[in-house]
Amino acid sequence: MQRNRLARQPGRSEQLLFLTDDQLRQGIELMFFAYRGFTADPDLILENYAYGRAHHRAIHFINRKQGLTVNELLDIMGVTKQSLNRVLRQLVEDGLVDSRVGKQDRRQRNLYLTETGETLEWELSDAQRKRMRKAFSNAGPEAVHGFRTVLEQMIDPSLREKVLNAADVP
Amino acid sequence: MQRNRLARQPGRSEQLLFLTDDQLRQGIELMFFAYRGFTADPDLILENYAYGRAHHRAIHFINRKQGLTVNELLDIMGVTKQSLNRVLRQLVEDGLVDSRVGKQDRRQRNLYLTETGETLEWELSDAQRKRMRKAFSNAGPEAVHGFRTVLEQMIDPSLREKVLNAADVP
DNA sequence: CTTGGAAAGTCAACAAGACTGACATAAACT
DNA sequence: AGTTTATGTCAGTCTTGTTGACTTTCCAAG
Repeated sequence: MQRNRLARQPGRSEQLLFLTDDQLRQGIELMFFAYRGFTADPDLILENYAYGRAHHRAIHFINRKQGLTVNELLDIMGVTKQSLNRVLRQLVEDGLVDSRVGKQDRRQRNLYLTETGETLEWELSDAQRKRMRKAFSNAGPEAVHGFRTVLEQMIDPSLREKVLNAADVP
Repeated sequence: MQRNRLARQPGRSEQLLFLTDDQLRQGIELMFFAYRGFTADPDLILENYAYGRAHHRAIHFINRKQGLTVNELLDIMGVTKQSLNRVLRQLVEDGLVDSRVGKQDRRQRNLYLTETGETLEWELSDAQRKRMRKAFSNAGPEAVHGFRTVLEQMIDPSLREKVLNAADVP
């Protein structure tokens, strides 16, 4: 799936928008409150399993790229290995994640979701997708396009490539 | 756990978008990574003062509506009063926030930023505004409109009114 | 007027999850 | 053989969330 639709439109960026501090402040608050909504549904589900957002994120990214290494996961999640390790250990112990020794490089561990793990992943992402789908539908396609464009711009440039590349994984 | 989160918005939404799970997943990841970018700059500044995001949020909302009560702040921040209180106490001790006994109701405390508090508020919000302004400028005005529309839809309906009303404050 | 309940705020103790730092082990590389 | 890399672990700290218990203040019913 090609994702050139998010590519920056040439010329466009040189428009000198007049943005008042108040408009920007509203944008800031929208980010804050929308993110809260964004995490609210999965958080409720996670409580039933005594897991937190960290578990959710790990499960999400393992699902997106099954077999990724611990280092890759670390890198994309942006936490320390100690912090990730606690979460990962629980998930492996609970039988949601399978950690297999790498075939080429036996130092590495390749991470996979088990069937149970995939079930929880689906439950979590389904809740999140529902809200996202509703918001997208209510807002309309042009708005969705704008949403993507702005958010992409908000991501740290160094991360941006990584994220967009990673999203290409089938 | 009664939640009206699924209540329908009349009118706006009957567009029937085709949204693949993959498109939605991209939206989900954009939220995750953009939020990280969104908080990155203030986080760096906060380190210098040994404060965290909670302090930032408190300062932000006190600045937006000087003189608001602890309860109002509690409500908008969405944490427990005990959690807020710790943060607030530090800010008062450090001379960034002024907590005055309410004139009509002496149980209440009205919160104000001191001059020092306003200085830090500015420093933090300026960093955040810079990133927001850049993202907005690069994305263009239509995109900004879409961004706002989608994010507004993502907020919990119960909160939505509160937030939008609150944004009217001069 | 009194009194009992509710509301606003504070204090204490605990838990999750982030962090740093030090160290261990195994495998790969030079 | 010695070094670097990938991962895991232990210990300790910090921020920020939680619940429970408490004080002060207000208000309204008796």
